[in-house]
Amino acid sequence: MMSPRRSVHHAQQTRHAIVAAGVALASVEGLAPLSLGRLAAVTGVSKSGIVGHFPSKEALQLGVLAEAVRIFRREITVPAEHCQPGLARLQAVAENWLSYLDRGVFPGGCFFTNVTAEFDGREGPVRDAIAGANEEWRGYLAAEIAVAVDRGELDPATAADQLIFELMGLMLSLNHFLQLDHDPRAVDRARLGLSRLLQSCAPAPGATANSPPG
Amino acid sequence: MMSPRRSVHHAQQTRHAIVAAGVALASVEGLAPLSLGRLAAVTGVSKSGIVGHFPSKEALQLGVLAEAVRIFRREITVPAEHCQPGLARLQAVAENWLSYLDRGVFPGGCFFTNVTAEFDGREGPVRDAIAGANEEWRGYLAAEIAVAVDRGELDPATAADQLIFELMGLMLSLNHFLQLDHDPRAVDRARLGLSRLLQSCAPAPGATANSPPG
DNA sequence: CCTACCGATCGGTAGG
DNA sequence: CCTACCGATCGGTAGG
Repeated sequence: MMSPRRSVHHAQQTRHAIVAAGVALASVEGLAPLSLGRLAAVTGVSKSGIVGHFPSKEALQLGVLAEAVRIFRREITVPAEHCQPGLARLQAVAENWLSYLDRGVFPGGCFFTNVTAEFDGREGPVRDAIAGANEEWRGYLAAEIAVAVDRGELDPATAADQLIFELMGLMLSLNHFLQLDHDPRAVDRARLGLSRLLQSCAPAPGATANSPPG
Repeated sequence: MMSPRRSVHHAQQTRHAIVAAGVALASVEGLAPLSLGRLAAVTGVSKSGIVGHFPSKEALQLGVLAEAVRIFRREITVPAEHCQPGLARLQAVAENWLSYLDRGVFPGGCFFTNVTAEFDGREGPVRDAIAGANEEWRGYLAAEIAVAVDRGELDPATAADQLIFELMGLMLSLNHFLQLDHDPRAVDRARLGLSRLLQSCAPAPGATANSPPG
């Protein structure tokens, strides 16, 4: 007897084709101008086929955003999991981030930079989901900074909010210059800024790590 | 006899009302979703009244962008003209920039950050005009940095491209955090980063200015 | 500057 | 998942 497995799998494939096309379109043009019609044309699915997976445009935008989050994690944080938590992992995610922008993982540059600029002046669930993705990312950085301080790899006086603010600035600037000028020297400028920034938070010479005695 | 002055003046007022409304709308939602119909509704002018001033949507976008450039100059560079060229003027434009974002001169944050993110992956005259506005701004910063180096206010080894990259990063980050969190502490973080950045380019103690002998 | 209109596309629904 | 269709809005034109 026929199991429904094949058609379920096929539906999942269709759904993934839709969000993948949506991510590519939205990274270049934004989440707002995403349209059912264009996505239907690009994927070969009918408009009502799209609606079958995403009952509203808003649901589609949220689905596309969730896929972008998956890709970001796959490119940035997952490959850094094998690193020691703290400074080493912080440096790894920073380098992964440079590489992610340099390689053009999303055709329009950093997906989150683009949609944050697009939606930060609006209201609603899409704006909230974008803000949540940003908060998750800052929380990740804050946690690794805290570990690095605790391990004595960063100065105990390190102001995490300030460090995150400046880290974000380097990454936003890299995305800005790469997308506008396509000048690969921007990657080296971001790397240099990053290196100086972390150096400025280095522990005072002779300071000892906050590790258990023994 | 009736001169045409009055109607010409009225037409200029109408034109200004259109671009002013366009700047407000575009700073929040972007230049792409600007529509003749909504602008007509907001200004009370008919759609064909809009078309009379801007024969195409593209012309409207370019007109709105030009008005935003005027406002940016009025807020940032013009008030710094009374400062000594070089480091003093650089610090003045930086402070004006902080204030411009802090005061929310454009309702959606930095107009240029928003439309650059929106159009940097597209092609055409609007993208080119946005890139030109960015180039003009960088050129302004580069010129003041060069003067500051020449006057001995910044270290002769200062890498202007690197300094501009990091300055832009602080401003992009400020816009990002202000728009996303509405947290005024971001302004202090940008100011602190700015101060450290310029300090890192300070001339070595005892170095003399490159001024003519006498 | 206006009204009236054009074909195209929008998000979404009906019915199957 | 499909075709066919809905009212609304898009950029732009005709005619005055």
